[in-house]
Amino acid sequence: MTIKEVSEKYHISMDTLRYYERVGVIPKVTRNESGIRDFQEEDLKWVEHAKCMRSAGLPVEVLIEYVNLFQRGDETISARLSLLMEQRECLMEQHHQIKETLERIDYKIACYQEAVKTGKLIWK
Amino acid sequence: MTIKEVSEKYHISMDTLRYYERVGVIPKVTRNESGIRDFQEEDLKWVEHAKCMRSAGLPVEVLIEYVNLFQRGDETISARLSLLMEQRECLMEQHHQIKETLERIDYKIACYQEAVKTGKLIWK
DNA sequence: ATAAACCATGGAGTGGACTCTAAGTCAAGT
DNA sequence: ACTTGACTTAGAGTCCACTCCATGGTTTAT
Repeated sequence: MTIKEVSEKYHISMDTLRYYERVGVIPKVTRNESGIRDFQEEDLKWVEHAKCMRSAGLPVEVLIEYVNLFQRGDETISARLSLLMEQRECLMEQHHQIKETLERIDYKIACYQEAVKTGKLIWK
Repeated sequence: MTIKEVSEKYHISMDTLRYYERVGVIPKVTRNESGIRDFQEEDLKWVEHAKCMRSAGLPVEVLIEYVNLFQRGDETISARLSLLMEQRECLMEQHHQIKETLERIDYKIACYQEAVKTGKLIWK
């Protein structure tokens, strides 16, 4: 699969894909004889991984660390585990924070909808 | 309340508080005769608002827009309503995305825990 | 009354995550 | 043979959200 096809499939720009490979967010991508990227199943799995993690806000640096550990093989399993558990904590906190903000926004929306209907704005 | 006290109360740096006022994430803060900020109840409400919204990831620009609308008074109520509804959509999407990522991470954690116990890593 | 601590401003600097540009390589079509 | 278009790299540029800095005013304690 060419970089263009991958870009279209995952809605990630070609520049970003190259950037991810360059800094190590994904491992080195398979190339053909002339040095052009030809993404294999395995490479796509990593793209998907990167996309998922980044869209939840995990820092690029953390993904790089994960890939590094992964490439060092089985001796890093417990390190990978603790990295994941750490990130899990952050995400749960973030998840909770968004929920709180949603509640706040929902309350405001209710007030404004009431105001639009009755012309009276109650509480800010 | 001085800027330092506000900073400590909300865990927002004094620089960030000044920045928020400067760009309009919060309205102009009450000052004493010599021009020094003296946060009132109302000002604190805005700080809290800014903190909550920012920690969920709403862009600074959106908060500025909201404050602008707010200061233009009741004629902007429906504009504020639609701004909030738009942001609500984004947050719900983000909330969902994080949930998905958490599930993915939880699965990996389970695999790695199994690997640590049994020495066998199943699936990636 | 003078030092120490706190506050102010405008503007420059930083870090993260891309995003763009220039210059070059390569394969396919006419 | 030559143009076209997709690919390559290294490196510069951009955007966002702070964060730091220099310089100077104000308040408080001794």
